[in-house]
Amino acid sequence: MPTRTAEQKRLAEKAAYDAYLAACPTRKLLDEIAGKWVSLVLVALGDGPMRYSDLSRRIAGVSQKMLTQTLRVLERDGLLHREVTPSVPVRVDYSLTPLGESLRALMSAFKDWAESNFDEVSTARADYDARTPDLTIGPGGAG
Amino acid sequence: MPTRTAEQKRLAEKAAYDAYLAACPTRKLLDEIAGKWVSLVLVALGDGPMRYSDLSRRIAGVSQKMLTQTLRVLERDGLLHREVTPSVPVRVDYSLTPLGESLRALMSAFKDWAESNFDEVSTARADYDARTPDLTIGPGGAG
DNA sequence: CAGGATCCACCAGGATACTG
DNA sequence: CAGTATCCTGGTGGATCCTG
Repeated sequence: MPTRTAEQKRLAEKAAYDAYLAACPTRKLLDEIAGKWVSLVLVALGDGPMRYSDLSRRIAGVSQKMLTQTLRVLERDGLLHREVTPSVPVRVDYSLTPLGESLRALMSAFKDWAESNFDEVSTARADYDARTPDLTIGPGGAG
Repeated sequence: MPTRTAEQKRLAEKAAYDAYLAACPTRKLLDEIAGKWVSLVLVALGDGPMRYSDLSRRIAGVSQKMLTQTLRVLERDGLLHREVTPSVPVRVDYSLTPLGESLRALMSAFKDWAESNFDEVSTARADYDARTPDLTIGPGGAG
């Protein structure tokens, strides 16, 4: 089956590309900060060290799982420091490392771009939506 | 039930936070570029205009759905321009708009950071993994 | 050639309950 | 207080078929 082989070849190429993506530092960073909470933790910690519960309140709608997971990942990547104080009720403080601070700074540049070009994008969207027929608008009945 | 009310209050706060996130330009941009293919399309188009099939080959492991979807979103946001040539086999060329180019430049800064700090992150990870007991290592069994 | 429509797998993310 | 463990859902990303 030559056609089958061609399919296999395509899949192999894809797998190779996927591996390439997985190895790409930029992609890894992208995947990392893509999480809903990463940026929030970063900026929150930008104000200085915070305890777990402080972060939890500051960030509001975050579950323990997500907050903990986010903190773990960032800690593992050396972006933030975790300091445990073995008090009676255990106390844990989180703070940005220089590396984490540099990422936070990068996010600022990012934020700056987003805010600067926000209405340009909005305008483009409105324009695009105006040009598009009536997709997704569906005025008609129950169907 | 006061406790129930407290729960409701928490959820309300969370919803508000979620709305805040949805409205945040930075988050929108983040969600936008977080996709696996956005950055690739951007850099590919950085070399100049390309046809749909060119992009498809260049990016390799991308499905039509994902490529089309990515292109649509970027077009809608005014990041790239779509030009249709009503030939016999329809020809469609994509190119970066100035806005798209600026985003691509931003991604470069991003990439620069990632590559510059890649081994620092790697080191941190290795160090972290070395400190962690034997979670996920699971020596036993066929797993 | 370029893309629409559809069905499906996977996993990020979240709710909940429990622990030290 | 600061997590851990588990179950569940929704949306993203993908395979496949079909069209103009």
